Amino acid sequence: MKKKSKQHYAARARVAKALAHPSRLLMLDALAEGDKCVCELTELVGSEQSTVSKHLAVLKQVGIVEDRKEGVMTFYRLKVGCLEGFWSCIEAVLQEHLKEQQVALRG
Amino acid sequence: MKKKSKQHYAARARVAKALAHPSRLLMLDALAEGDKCVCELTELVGSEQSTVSKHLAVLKQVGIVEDRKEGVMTFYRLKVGCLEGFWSCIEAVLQEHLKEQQVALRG
DNA sequence: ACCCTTTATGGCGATATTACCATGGAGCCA
DNA sequence: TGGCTCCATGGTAATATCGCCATAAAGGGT
Repeated sequence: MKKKSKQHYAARARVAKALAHPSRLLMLDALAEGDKCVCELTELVGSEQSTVSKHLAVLKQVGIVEDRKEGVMTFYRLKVGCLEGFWSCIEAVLQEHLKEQQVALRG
Repeated sequence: MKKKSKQHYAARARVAKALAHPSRLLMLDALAEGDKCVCELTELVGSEQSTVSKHLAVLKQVGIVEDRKEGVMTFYRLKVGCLEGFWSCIEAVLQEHLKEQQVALRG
């Protein structure tokens, strides 16, 4: 196990923080199926367009998505293909936690 | 691709948020090598003991770690084995972002 | 030129996060 | 009992996040 610098953990945390919002996770899941414009994502999320735009800026800033202008529209695209590993880890945590809570209820 | 509920994304986000702090990531990395008491983790992180204790409570609440009392000490233990997938995803994002920035500098 | 649509950004208030300090409980030992 | 260590919790101030509104820029059509 290599020792990592505090800065490395800070960098990791910045990425994790960008992922730590329900609307952003929802949009990432949608983007996994293909590129989407801001208007589509806005309808999907159900918040104000400005809010969605800011969420996308957060994802873009850490390099998870990239944008592409086409006329008046902006399309966003997933830039990393690793999110499946991320999901499965999160899901494993949720599963484990759920199991534990059920045991607690029975006990 | 299954459709997931907003609540599901909220649950995912809670887990991601628990992971989104440098000190917590550092501690998780240390815990991957074996159980550690709060005092060890406090020295590792370099913050106040109370701060570390609260970070551990955050990780415990979402089910990533569990604690075990031994006399006067409390040992924390990783409860999920999936963090490698999480790391590798984060690292992939960082790599991609770094590469892009280098291109921007050369351009 | 004018209007409509699509995005991005600034501002603001509400809420959440974070780190420190102080405190208190609990185990251990003399 | 008294003192020590280890740990958790409440309080508080600084900072960050979030969602909405208002606004502005820019493309496309008439």
